Amino acid sequence: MCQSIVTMRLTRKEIAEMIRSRGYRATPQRVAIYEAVWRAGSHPTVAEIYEYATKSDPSISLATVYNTLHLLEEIGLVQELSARDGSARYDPDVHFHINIVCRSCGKVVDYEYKPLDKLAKDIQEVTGFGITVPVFEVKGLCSDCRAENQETAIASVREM
Amino acid sequence: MCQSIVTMRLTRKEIAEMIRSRGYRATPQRVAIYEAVWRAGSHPTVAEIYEYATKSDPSISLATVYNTLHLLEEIGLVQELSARDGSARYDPDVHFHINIVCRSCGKVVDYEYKPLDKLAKDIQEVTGFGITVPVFEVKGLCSDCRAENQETAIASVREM
DNA sequence: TTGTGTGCAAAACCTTTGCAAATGT
DNA sequence: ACATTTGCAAAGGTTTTGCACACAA
Repeated sequence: MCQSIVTMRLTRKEIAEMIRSRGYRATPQRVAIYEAVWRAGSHPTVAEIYEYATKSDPSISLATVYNTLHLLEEIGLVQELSARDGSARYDPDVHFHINIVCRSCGKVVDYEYKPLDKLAKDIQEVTGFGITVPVFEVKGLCSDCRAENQETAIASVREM
Repeated sequence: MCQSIVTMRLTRKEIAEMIRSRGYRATPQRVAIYEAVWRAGSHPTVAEIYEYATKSDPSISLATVYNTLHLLEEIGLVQELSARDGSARYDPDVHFHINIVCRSCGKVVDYEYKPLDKLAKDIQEVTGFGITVPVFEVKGLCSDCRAENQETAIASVREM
């Protein structure tokens, strides 16, 4: 089976080429930050990306991390997730999928849902919105946090 | 056809009762802020809610708006949207639907999608996430902003 | 060589917090 | 009456900005 280029990890050379082809300069910082989005854990926060990127080059500044993440989003290499708590999270997986975000601990898991292609097409027809961003998001409570909330609820009842 | 209680606008009395039934005090500020979420435009920002609420009671503070919005979300009367730009937006429509967010101008439109109920159930089975929050979100570009971007793109080409 | 990109520090912005005074029940 | 809630102002955290220097093309 064949994956689209945007769903697989790119080499440094490919990353650099992709950046140049859009008219931007392929600096080592930009390549390092793109790699950090892949490697700094699953759906890493800006802080995590910054921490990881500075491991390979301690001189990289936080401002450059922000600049570069915006650039990478602009050229379609990463996607900013929308959860509002704390620092932004980025997803280097830019094929159509659903991100399920725990509204208690912030954990994000991916969910495959085939009809997303057709849904995006229908949305465009009905609303005129072009779904340029292939990531859908839903908030919920992960099983860990649900267990915890259950305990808290019981504790509250006991207090009364 | 019958709407569920959470999809229709509640009276002041019903709002107050809902708040009290959850063990909280039904202050005039809370009622005014809930009304402001309905009336301050579609999917209003905190700033818009604050502005609208202070029209009916100029003494309401921004801190109270934040406190109250969190409370209203907690008891299921409103839903915080996730777009990260600027101040948070709130949706008083808490039945299952998709919010389509323009990533250029921030406009939000609602989209009905029947399979969301089953999708939420499937997600829970597969991932263990309880989808407590009935709002799904997708980012895209609204038709206005697409037209504008088109112009910008053409302008850029012309500049070269 | 030249204009783009970087790093630094300060500013801007949104949200939360602490506390005394006010108020709903 | 009394715990909860409010308003104010200050603090906190994240992101953006301005500018001199560095560097990719």
